Amino acid sequence: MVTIRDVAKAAGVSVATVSRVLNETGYVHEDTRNTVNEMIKQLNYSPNEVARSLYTKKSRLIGLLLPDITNPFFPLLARGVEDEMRLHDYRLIFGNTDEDAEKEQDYIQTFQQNNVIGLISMTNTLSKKVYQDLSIPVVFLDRTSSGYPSVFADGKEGGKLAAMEMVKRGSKRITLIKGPGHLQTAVDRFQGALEVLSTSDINFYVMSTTSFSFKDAETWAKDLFEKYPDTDGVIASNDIVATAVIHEALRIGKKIPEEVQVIGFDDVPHSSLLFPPLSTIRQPAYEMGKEAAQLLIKLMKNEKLQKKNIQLPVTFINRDTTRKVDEHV
Amino acid sequence: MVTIRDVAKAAGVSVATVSRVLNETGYVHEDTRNTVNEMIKQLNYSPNEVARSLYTKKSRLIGLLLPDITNPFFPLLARGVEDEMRLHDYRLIFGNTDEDAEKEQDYIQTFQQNNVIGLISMTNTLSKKVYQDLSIPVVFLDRTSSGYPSVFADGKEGGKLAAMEMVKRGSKRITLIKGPGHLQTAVDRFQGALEVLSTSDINFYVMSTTSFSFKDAETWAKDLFEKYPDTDGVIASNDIVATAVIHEALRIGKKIPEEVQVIGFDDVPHSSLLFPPLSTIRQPAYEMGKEAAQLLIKLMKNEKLQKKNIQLPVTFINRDTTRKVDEHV
DNA sequence: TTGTAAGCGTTATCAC
DNA sequence: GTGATAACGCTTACAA
Repeated sequence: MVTIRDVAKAAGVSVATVSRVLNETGYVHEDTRNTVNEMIKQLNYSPNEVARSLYTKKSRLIGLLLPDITNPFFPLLARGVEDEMRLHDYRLIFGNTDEDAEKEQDYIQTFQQNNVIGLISMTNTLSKKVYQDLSIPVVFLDRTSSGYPSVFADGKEGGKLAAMEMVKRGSKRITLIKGPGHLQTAVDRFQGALEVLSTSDINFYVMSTTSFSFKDAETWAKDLFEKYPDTDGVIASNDIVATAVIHEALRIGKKIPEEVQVIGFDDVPHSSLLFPPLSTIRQPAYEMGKEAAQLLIKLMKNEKLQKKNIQLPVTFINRDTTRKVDEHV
Repeated sequence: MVTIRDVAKAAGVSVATVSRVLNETGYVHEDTRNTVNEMIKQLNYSPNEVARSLYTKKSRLIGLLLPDITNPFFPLLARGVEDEMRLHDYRLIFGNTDEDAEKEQDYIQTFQQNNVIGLISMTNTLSKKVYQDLSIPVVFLDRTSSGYPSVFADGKEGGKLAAMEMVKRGSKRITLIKGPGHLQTAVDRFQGALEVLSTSDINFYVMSTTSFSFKDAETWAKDLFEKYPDTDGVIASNDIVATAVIHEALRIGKKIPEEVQVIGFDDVPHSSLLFPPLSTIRQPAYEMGKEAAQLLIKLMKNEKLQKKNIQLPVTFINRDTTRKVDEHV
């Protein structure tokens, strides 16, 4: 391993000088800078981040917490975070928490032990206190925790959009699937849709669910069509659930979108690959990840923020599980 | 921040003693051990990994390199790696390389700078030399690099299986899609299928492709049915490509599986959600991740290995893009 | 403009 | 059994 001493020796200067050119701090004569840089290149030296970190109590590492990388929504967010962080030379340590408080706690401890300088969390099972005790900035992504900076999509507007589009396209007996009550995003989209439906003269049925898992969703979808066989429009809590609904509808011989329309939420990558391709409310996941990274970077630099909470707009993606309508009406 | 000194002071001992109980190295009287542990708990002390790492030149960090976390196959592998690593108290730093040598190099440098103690790579764009210069063990996952330990699925057998199943189910004019030539896994599955087809009395058509991207695959699928309109069976290079084939077939009005059978490769999570649900050759991705982690751990402990290359079996998943057949025949 | 040296929080080698 | 203390590779006062 080549150290700063080796470079110093080779360049005929002291380690302090090498350090100065490395960090561009303090004066150093151009000639010496040149020879030092020359030696750095020649010896293929790159500074030991660990030694650096020990002294400065900082690092270039960011912690990333997410529920499950295997769930297709999160890789998009994670990728956004990573790409933005890479632009600024930060690197990520990540952990899947499975919404399990112990895992979350464990990873947070690791982050601290490694002098991680910032945390982006897509999960918040732990009490707020844990995050308060952290001495590093935290940004919540696709989640909120009161008082903390966060980046999320406009779920309420998304819910409204879904309901409006469904009504506009002629569904009269709508089923509204309510996602897990402990997830603010799920509640928001539910509230938005509820608001629109309850002020319309449409009949609707609310079905409460407790997870986003496909397995569970299959059961609920079955239930749905049994309890409410004449429903002609389903607003699902997300794309996974919507997929299960589509499967069940097709299975029992309902035509989509002629007899039942379906709208999902998220626009995960495979939504367009389904049959029929799923109409959905798109969250700009990759951009959300980038925004969260940018927000965290500002926080780490102690920059003043205009807003601590960034809400990104959602859009209706009109594919084939909703009927066509004359947009000029 | 509470340090080892604070604990030492509180327990009325020296830092050396605290270090000894921490690392369970050397003698320490049971009574003192108890008070030290007591103080550790009371002060909520946890050792600074950075300081540790500086001295020992080790860490508890593992580097994970993958092409793109957004591609549905990789999260499965990554999750397997993570879960196994977590069991052994290792944590992951990860990077998406996009098969880009510069990014790969960058991340590797970061890993070194942070005293990462092992590397699992699902990409190998770089010349072998780069990996040779590393002083840490490397395991390739879903990839191979001659001379390096690796974990991968039995692609050749998979290709054979796909071809055999397709023939058994009555396709007579098969199209075999050959994946990117620079990926050994793609080549293996192609060779396997080729071997079976060429020793059968089936007509077949080989179509060469250069990526696994859905966008590209859409074009190839179109081509396929134009150039070979009477094909009645497609062996795709992976599930993404298979999905594009299904879409195109459906679009031009071919019945699946009655007129065209399709078999994919990988069994990514959404394969079962497609319509029709995709028949495919399943790679045990999660298990592969776990195996890779276990292999790396052995390497890091300098344990002798029975085999450096672990090949996991693949299985045919018979869903609805292939016809039923009497299994007792 | 440059060098000396202290210090970051550990571990491990010696003495005792 | 335990305690001083050097060392890990770096940054940053402070001196020169």
